Amino acid sequence: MTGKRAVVRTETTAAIIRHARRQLETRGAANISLREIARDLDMASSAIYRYFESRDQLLTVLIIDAYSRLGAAIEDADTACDRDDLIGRWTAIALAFRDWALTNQADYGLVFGTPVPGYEAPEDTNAAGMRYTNVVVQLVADATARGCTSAIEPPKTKGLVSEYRNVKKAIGVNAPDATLLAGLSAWAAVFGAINLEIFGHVDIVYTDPGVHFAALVDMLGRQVVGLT
Amino acid sequence: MTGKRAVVRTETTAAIIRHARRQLETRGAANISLREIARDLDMASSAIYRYFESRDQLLTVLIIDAYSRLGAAIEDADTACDRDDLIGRWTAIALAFRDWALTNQADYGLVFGTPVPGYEAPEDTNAAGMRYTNVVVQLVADATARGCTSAIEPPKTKGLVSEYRNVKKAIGVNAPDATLLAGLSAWAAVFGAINLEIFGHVDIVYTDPGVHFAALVDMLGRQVVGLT
DNA sequence: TGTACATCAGTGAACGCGCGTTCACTGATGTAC
DNA sequence: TGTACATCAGTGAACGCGCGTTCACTGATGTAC
Repeated sequence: MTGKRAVVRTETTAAIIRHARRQLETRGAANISLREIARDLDMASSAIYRYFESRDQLLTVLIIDAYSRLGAAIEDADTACDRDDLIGRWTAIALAFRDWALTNQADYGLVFGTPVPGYEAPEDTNAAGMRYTNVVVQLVADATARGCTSAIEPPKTKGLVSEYRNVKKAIGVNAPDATLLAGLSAWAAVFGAINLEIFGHVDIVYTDPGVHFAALVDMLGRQVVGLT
Repeated sequence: MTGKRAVVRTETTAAIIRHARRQLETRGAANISLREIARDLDMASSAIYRYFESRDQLLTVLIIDAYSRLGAAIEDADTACDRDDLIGRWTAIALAFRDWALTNQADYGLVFGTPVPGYEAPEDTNAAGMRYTNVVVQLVADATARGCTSAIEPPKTKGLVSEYRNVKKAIGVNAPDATLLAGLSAWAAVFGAINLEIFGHVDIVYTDPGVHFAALVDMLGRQVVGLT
């Protein structure tokens, strides 16, 4: 067991994934070419099928891989902070998200961009996507437990109370509606800002998008979510 | 002039675009097929070249088309409101954006999703993209002129003052930094929330995403940007 | 330690398909006199 | 109003390319006795 054959197998599998990820940038997720990967690896195109049963399955592995690297990055950023330093954790998480997105643009596009037409993501990908989400959810839970309160007041939108009851059940956190709305807004803003930056919609506006982003994150954490 | 030939020409051009847009959904922007369009239109594939000089140029037209339909939708929403009803205008704009995105998912993906690899967007597309942006920018300008002030306070992030000076120059609006940061956050949150919804990242969380979205927009407008 | 057999990575040819783009051409529509 | 010519939409064949996937096969690595 873990003999020579197994070692080579993991190496080759990794090499295929590496080349596939490279192709994300040049060809796009919808056009990853098994034949080109095989060519780059100096093997027959049919040999790929000893490692992945189809192109779609390779895509699935790429997605799960991307999610779990993102998850690890966000977890690491969070774990490096003092548990009680809520604003520090929030900032670290948001900055780590942006960093990851900027240094892994192709992966970011794969998981957060336009869905690949014709590709049906299997269950496993959703599970992998929960990992980074859970870090944020946990932060909201900790903030609530430590008595942080948001200054914002949820509007009396029709059906909001029952909607948020469901949300709390879905994410498994029992926070006040104000905190929930504030947290969801803050996260949407962080995500939106990163998305706009990565996909090139703000090139003309910012000189250094990072400066604005840092201010945005700080403001959201302190003044919207009410972290300390 | 505007003879029979010209009429037929515009009709055929429109038909090509219509079929191309349909293909956005099924094939994705990167894989729009001129041959399939020609087949659907019962013409030789080479005939397409009497209307568009290349596949990329067709893509460009699609992008500009999408931007200008989005721009029109947002302008209409804004124009239907009393000029002094700032919160009403903000709400109308944000809801119109979401509506447009939901009913034109393929177009939304085309302009706001993963960039098409290998496609270099020409200048014209940027200009078309300014149309909806300008509506929001104008709202911020009006809010400033009418004395609306944001309750938030920009953090003392290094370089923020000079960065925002550039931003104000770029968008042509002279608003206080607080308003600018609040407005940019609010817009990022709206955009982020729509993006997450359209690309299917929140299916498990919300029962009715529209209820949360309405609350989000109202809260952002009143309590973050400080509109009245 | 050596032998017999099973496993499995990798091959190369083939199937059947699709694509964007060019080119010389036909024939109908439009224009100028 | 009619004729001669120019314009231009549309054709069909061709070029040169790429793709995912299957299949019968070889030969090296691993395993059981």
